Amino acid sequence: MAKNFTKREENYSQWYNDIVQRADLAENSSVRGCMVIKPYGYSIWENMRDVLDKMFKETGHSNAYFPLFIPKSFLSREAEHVEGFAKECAVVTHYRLKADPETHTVVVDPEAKLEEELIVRPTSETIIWDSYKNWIHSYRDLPLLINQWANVVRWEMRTRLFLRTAEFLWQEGHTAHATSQEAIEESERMMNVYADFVENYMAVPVIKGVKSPNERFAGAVETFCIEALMQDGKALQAGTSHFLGQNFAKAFDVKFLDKDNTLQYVWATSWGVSTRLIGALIMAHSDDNGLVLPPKLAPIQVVIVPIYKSPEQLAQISEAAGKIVAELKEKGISVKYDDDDSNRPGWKFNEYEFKGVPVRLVIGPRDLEEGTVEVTRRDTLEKSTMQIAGIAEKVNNLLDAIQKNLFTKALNYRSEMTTKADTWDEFCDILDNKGGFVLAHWDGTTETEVAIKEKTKATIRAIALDSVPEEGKCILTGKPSHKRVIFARSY
RNA sequence: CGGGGUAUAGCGUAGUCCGGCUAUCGCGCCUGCUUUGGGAGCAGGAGGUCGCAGGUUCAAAUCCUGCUACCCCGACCA
Repeated sequence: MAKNFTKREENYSQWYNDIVQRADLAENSSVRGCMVIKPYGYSIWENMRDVLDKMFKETGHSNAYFPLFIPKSFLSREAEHVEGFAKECAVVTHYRLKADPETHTVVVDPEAKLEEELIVRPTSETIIWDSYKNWIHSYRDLPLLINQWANVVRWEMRTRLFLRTAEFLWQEGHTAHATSQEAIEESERMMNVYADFVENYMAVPVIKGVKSPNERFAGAVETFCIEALMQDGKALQAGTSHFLGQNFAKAFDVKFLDKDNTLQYVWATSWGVSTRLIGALIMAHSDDNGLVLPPKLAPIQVVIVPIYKSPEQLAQISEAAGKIVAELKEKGISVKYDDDDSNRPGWKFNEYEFKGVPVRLVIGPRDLEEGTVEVTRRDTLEKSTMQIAGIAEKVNNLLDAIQKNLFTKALNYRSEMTTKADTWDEFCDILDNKGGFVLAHWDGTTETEVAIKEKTKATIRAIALDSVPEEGKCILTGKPSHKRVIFARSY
């Protein structure tokens, strides 16, 4: 069916790249490691952004915007933070170019050197907390609940479209609270918002948990995370929400007077998801025929393809299609009628399958006579014939069914790919031959976690919030452990 | 940064070892006609500083030297 398309089992990485390319989502740019997000890919991001933005606002947050550049000195205010990001920062050293008459090119003007270098933000904690210092004086100023939609730059050595790029789009929430308790609740709330979004809109099941100390965000006291499992058995961190304690408040000297007139440092959180979610979306559902999109995020939910032999016939079909388009739009369904004559129907069928459009309607002369339409769902590729009467209701139900089916399929897959391991050999065997999440006991030390990573490339993806206490022995050291944690190889 | 590799039309490529005629083929693109229920067919056409700079030679995509860019494996990836 799909020509020249790599199958998942042949080469999973190549399959992923093929999908990104053939679905016209993004491409590599002239700047190493930076991608161009093309209109179709960007419209998926817009849909994600719109849903998340609404969720953030419903939980009391407001949007703001902070500078792209951060004075170099800010990075070093919080020791662990600079340690975490220093090795991947882009640095601005000059502010002017000049023409070089000899080479007819532009060169950096050596006289335009900045007093203090500027860092292109890898994340905005520092520049934001520098502002918060001026915004927060009293307990009445708290909580401060801000989000920003922005781009950030992390100079990654190896990049992959959407999954890891040198520049990416994301949102970062930064909140300030009067008490530790409140800040922890905020971190958990936002982790839950993320889980809600990823499960109910992206149709990707996630594990909610906390990171081990070793995997924590640089400068965080606790990192809450949602972890998803991809079709090749590797884990993907889909979103994180950090409880930052008073670390940044102390680094940027952000204090407030409480009701008892006592000066206190504020408590902080930060949380973010990025265009990496598009990578997760692709890998979670797509198949050997191309992209598969959950209806709730698909830029085009329904495509209608006419089949005709003459202009007169096309006119008749277009009239019937026009009515269907109007009915579907009435229900808030995004629909495209593709009567472009330069491509034949077969070409269009393949094209929209690559692009993951959830439902395809086909109307030809036969349907015109019988008042029917051929309906094909992208997730199962099942075809059926439906009466045009009441089509909007039926399509709407079908979109719901597809959304549910994608989630169920992904959830079943994750269940099959979640395995308990009680011995080291078992643990290694699962990682090498099966993949997926491995539930195993761990003695709780960073040394052991690092040793396991070195031996197997597997890391602790999460300590699940719903994990049940269970006595056991650490998979590597045999020391006592009170619950299982989730190991996996990851992106 | 260490190891390996590649550079020829928008994309993918042949030719390079062993120098020689108008640089090969496919996809895509343009024009026309016929087509249209699963990636159409035919005919015609456009498109190249063979990565850059220098050298050897009657002659360089091909040989030599230098440079640049990119890819893969490692290192790195809170």
